[in-house]
Order: sequence, then C-alpha cells, then structure tokens
Amino acid sequence: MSPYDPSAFPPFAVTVDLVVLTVRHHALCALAVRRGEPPYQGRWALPGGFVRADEDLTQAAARELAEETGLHAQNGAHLEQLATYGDPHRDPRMRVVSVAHLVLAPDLPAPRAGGDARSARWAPVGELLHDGGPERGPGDGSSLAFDHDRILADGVERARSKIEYSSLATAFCPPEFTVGELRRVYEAVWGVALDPRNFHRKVTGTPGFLVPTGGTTTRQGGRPAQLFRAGGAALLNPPMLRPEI
Amino acid sequence: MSPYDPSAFPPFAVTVDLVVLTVRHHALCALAVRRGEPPYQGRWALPGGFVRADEDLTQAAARELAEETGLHAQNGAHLEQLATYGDPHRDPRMRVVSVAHLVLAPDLPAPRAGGDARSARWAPVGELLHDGGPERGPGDGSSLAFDHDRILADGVERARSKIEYSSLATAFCPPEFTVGELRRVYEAVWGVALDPRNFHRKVTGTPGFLVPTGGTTTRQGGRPAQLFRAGGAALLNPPMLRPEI
DNA sequence: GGAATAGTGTCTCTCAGACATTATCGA
DNA sequence: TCGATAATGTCTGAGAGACACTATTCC
Repeated sequence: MSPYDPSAFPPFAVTVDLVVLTVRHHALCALAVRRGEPPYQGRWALPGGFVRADEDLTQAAARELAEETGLHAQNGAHLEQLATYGDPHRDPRMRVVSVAHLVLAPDLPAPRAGGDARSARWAPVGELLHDGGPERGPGDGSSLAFDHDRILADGVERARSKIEYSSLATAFCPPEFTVGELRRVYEAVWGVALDPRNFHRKVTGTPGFLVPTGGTTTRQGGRPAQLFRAGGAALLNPPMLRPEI
Repeated sequence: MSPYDPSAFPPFAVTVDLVVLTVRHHALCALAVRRGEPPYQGRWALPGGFVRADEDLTQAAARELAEETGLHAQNGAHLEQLATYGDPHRDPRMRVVSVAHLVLAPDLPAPRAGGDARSARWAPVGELLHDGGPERGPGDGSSLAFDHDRILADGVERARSKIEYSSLATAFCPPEFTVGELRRVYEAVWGVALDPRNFHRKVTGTPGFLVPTGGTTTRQGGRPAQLFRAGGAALLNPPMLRPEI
C-alpha cells in the first residue's frame, strides 16, 4: 500500500442521494424531485445533496431527508446506507462520489420541496423504472437523471429482499396497524398476491414481530381488525418467504 | 435540494479499504498490513489506498487487491462493495471517506507487501476482533488502525450472512473441490460444526450449486471424494441454514 | 486390520402452501 | 340482507435435523 500523501490526493465531492420508498394506493412509490438547473434540467432525480465538512454520512442523509420531506428518521421511518456510486463520469461537471441511502417511510402527506408541489412527487417505482410498458425505455427522457435509475433499482431490490428476513415492512406502516395493512405492504413491495390466511398465521406466529395493542379498527371496512405495533425483533426467524416469480 | 455549487463543495479524499477473507487451517482469516507511517504507525490495518482521479471504485479496489496480494478478481476470487465509512474524525489528518470492499479468496500463498513478509499477514478474524479472550480489548494496542475493526466486523458479518443464500462459499475454494472441503469452509466461516451427511445431501441436492467434474481426489485422506466445480447459480434456493447459536 | 474420510438411507418434526368456514362490521 | 374484511382450522408435501450404516483409500 502506498503511503498517504495528504498534499497529493485527488479531490472529490461527496454527496448523499436518497431512495425514499413508501406504499401509497397499493403501490410501491419513490420520492422524486425535479431538477431546476443543468445538467439534466427538468428531469426527475432522487433527492440528495452535498455532505458538509463536519457531518457524518448518516447525519447528512438524515438532514437531507428532513429538508425534503419534513420526515425525521426517528419517527417510524427507517434509514440505512445503501451503496456508493463513484463512476468517474457519473456527473459531467466534476468527480462526485455519492453515498446512496435507503429510507422506508409510512404513507406521508404530500411531499414538499421548498413548498413547490410540482417539483417533488411520489412516483410508482414501476413507472420510474420503465416497467410500465413497452412504449418507454431508457434514454427517452423518462428515465431519472445521472445514474439514479440504477440507484433506485438497487434500493428497491434491497427493500424487497430485506422485508423477507427482517421486520422492516413495519416501517411502511403507521405506528399501529392491522395484519391486513401489513399484508398489503408486502403485496405492494413484492408485487404479488399473498394468501391472507397463511399470512396471518405466519406473522402472528413469528416471535417478536408483532405486539397486539388491544385496540381494533374498522378503517378498512368489514369486521374490526386487531391493531398491532412492531415488536422488538429486528430479524425474522424463520423468514417471510417471497413467492417465486 | 440545494443546487450544486461546484465552486463551494467541501473537498474529500476517497479511499478504498479491503476486507480480504480466506479460510486457512480451518479458520477464517483476514489480510492485515502493518502501517509504516503515522498515524497508527506500527499498527495492523486493512489494506487500501486512494482512489485515483480516473478510476471507478471497483477498479480501485481491484487494483489495490492486485498490488497487495497479486490476486486478480477474475481468478476465482469474489469482489463486492461492502459499505462506506465517513465519520469526520476517522482519519486525524483530513476528511477521508473510505469505500470498503469485501474479497473472498481461496487459500493463497503467503501474502506479499512490497516483498516484506513481516508487513502483511493472514490473521484469524477471531484474534483481530478480540474474540480470543478476556485479556484483550479495544484500545489496548491490539486493535486495528482507524475504524478498521468495525469495517472488518461488518465484512465478516456480510460473508457469514451471504454464504447462507448465495453460492459464494465456493469463492473460498480452489477451482475443483470436494463436498468435505466446502463443508469445512462453512464450518470455518460460521464457527460451527455441521453434520456431514445432511450437508452432503443439501449441497448436492440444491440445483445449480455444484457441478461434478467426474474426477476424484484423495488429498484429504480416506475414501476418494468426488470433485466439483461451482455451478452457475448465484442464489441458493432453498438457502443453507446457519445453525442457531 | 485400523484409522480416516466419503457417500447413502431412514425417521420425525416443523412449516409453507392450498383451501373452507365462521365472525363482525357498514350500507 | 348483502358485501366487505377478519380470524381460525385442516390437510398435505417439502425439507431440515438427528442418527446408523456401508464404501474406499492409506498406513
């Protein structure tokens, strides 16, 4: 290993980008902001910004999250580092390394971006990732700015994988939720239909996953459903199984 | 999101650090190099170095790997990004963000570091992470430089977790290997004993995991064992199950 | 023959998947 | 009463864990 030479290291800009996911209207949605300046002016992008000289990467991500959504990572939302993207040409102006973070949040009020609703929106990830139909494709102007398509795809795949073996699906739910609401989260994130009976048996039988609050709700219509809070367990054992294809 | 201001971003140094793991003598070992200059002069550290101005993060990791071990990522070794560490004070001299990478390699010849064997070694991760006994602890001079203890711990946990649901355990083996050799890899990485009969049934019954070469070997002594190559499957379904505790 | 490792077989219990029925609300 | 959702129960097959036996080599 060559020794450090503090006077001769190449300077980088370091940013954080956020993949903020939520479940709205039975669909997995990501937060997108419209770029107001070049490059990629007018295109949708993931929210993000520079890491400041005195803050940690996680702090920077939490600060950007609060600035973009008003959401604080301690209020039920989950924040974790996703991956780092550093292709030399990912930003045409300078060398930028971006540390992407993944946020899982309950369904929120309309996003805000400096108060301008047209510059921020929740978009179904299927639309953003061009799964919506054959008429769309990369490079036709509908894809996200920079390499944010890939970052978003990586974040979605992380979320889909992680709700299998962790209790993170509860991060998409309000503080108290029903088994049916939790099932609809799994169905939206995975894009599959799950058997309500097997799902109910599974989640209520996994130790530490759900804690009954004693209350009930009829907000979904039909018979009143028991309310639960997230249990303390971080890892599910045995895991939830994602149906094949 | 505040717009880019190319003239006013805080400059960072970006490095790659490597968690290079292998299985030697029935133990999971990591590559450590001795630091030749301050800070932490004389202490063991993970190999690594600066990312150059024109190279991608993965390229930088592969280059450092080749410089430290002579190992090329295409020769059976596995290289993937691990996580990024950017605490403002992780390096006392300047703001350094390190993108850690994880390498899984077969048992190699003795490491080299500029030809000086005393400045690089394979160390059992149990020793490096102070699991060896109560007489050792953080801060007593036996821990790694910078935040490399944590990086190593994260890399080891990634490896332990990933061989459950992927075929990556074969990256610790030579191109042709026996079921028993693969079992000893799992035993070393997880630190547990596995039932040879159930293990054999499991790995040979998982589609795409192992491909018989037709050859046999007696290098382990005893009855000749069939030789296998890694199959094409990247993900194991159903996964290998790590015994509890 | 003895020691070592390789390979196969059997039993049981857990659990996921498929499926039916009853319960309790609002309109 | 109807239509919605919630909750519980039964059956079956796949598979993991525990365990016994045979096979083939080198000494």
